[in-house]
Amino acid sequence: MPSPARPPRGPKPTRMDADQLLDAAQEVFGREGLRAASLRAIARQAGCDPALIYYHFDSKEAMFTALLAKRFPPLVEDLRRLADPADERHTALRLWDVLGLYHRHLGGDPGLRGLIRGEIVRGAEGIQELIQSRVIGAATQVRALLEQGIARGEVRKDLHTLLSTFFLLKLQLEILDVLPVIAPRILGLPPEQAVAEGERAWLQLFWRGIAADPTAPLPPLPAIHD
Amino acid sequence: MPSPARPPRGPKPTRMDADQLLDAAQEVFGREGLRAASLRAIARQAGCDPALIYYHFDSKEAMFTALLAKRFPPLVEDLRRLADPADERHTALRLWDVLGLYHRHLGGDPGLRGLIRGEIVRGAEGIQELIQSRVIGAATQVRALLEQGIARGEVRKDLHTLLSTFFLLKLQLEILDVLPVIAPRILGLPPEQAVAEGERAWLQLFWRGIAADPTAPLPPLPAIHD
DNA sequence: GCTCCAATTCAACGAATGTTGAATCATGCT
DNA sequence: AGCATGATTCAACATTCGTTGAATTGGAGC
Repeated sequence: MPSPARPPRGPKPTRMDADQLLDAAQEVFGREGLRAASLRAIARQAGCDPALIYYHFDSKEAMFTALLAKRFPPLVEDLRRLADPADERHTALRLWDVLGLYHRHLGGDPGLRGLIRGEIVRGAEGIQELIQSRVIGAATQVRALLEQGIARGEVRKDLHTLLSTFFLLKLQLEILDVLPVIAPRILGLPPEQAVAEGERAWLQLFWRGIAADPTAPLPPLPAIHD
Repeated sequence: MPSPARPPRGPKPTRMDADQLLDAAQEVFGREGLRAASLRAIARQAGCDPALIYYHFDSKEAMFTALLAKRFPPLVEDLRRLADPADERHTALRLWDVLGLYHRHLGGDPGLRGLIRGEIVRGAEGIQELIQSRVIGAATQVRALLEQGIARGEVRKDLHTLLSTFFLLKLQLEILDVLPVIAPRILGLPPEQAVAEGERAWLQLFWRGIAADPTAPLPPLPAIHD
């Protein structure tokens, strides 16, 4: 008799490398958070068996750290370029580019930001330190940019650059994360437009708050292209 | 022979009402998040059996909504008092009081903020809408306060009051939530002091960003007492 | 064509979870 | 004193989770 059509056991025609698994993991981690995301859900997203994950990674935690190691360096590298002291443009424009960078790297749907959200505060022991060091590495570049602004006389001298960096980046993450969800309800806008408007309003407020001369007009901000 | 000392089955000498269970739930929800918090952990925190929770509540979700229903109205009521149009004080001072209110209601350890964090974006269907409506109720009061500031000529006329309210409150939540955790590492400060300094710096930046005359000095801000 | 290896799946384990039904006790009312 | 009722616990259920070991197979190299 014909055997009850079992799917084949061995390797599929389309191989699956670690990167594809990481993409699926990012999707699910971003949706559910590290703890709530199940390996079975990740496997379903990737279209494979949960056990395959253990062929490529040691554990769920190892998968998470591998994801960080894959996604953070490009962001930090781009930030480093933006913080190049040779860049003579207006500081406000450079900060606008920082927001755009975060938008492109973390704004995607659903993106890394859902992944670093929450874990930084509530994450397990090792994870927490890991993420913090990554985030701090990124923030350092932005802080340097602010200090260049002070040296150029465009930013007020008495600014607390560390806290201001925290403000700028944290709120940009909130804009990317929360605004698309609540925009239809409180703004009556489609998600993308709400994010664009929020980013503009935020940089305008922030710049006025830190500028050496807050009455000087802000240079025109180009659209954030992603 | 003596029966192997079993703890008694029936009611304990100290009765446990729903409120005590909610306090324990808030502690654990704040620490772990809605999904990761287990009823067994809540019961351990309260010092009772998990099954007792089902005597007082229908389910874990019902417990969560009961917690919201208990903790949000007092916050909104206090905000409503702050937004009283008869309050003639400087708008910056009133906004400072708003931050103080959030500090007192949500800053405690661990407090409600850990509870609304994350669920607003990633929460399950019903939960998400529930929290959003509660949060919007609170934000409406703050927005009214900003609009009074415009009417009094203290706040710039072209301000987007809805987005600005979002900025003010969301960043205050981040200050309460994240700063205590990362302060020892990046600021070299004890948590409480980092929060106090962060709140001051944030209101100064925010006010400068929204003031009709950003060069006018900010009135002195009293300490936030909790 | 044979062999070997890398990639994949299956089936199961132990632990933890939300939830329930029955059992037990303390207390207040009559 | 007796009884009903409300408060509490116990033990178990089905489900899901992370993880593992063995089994299976496609393809590369010879």
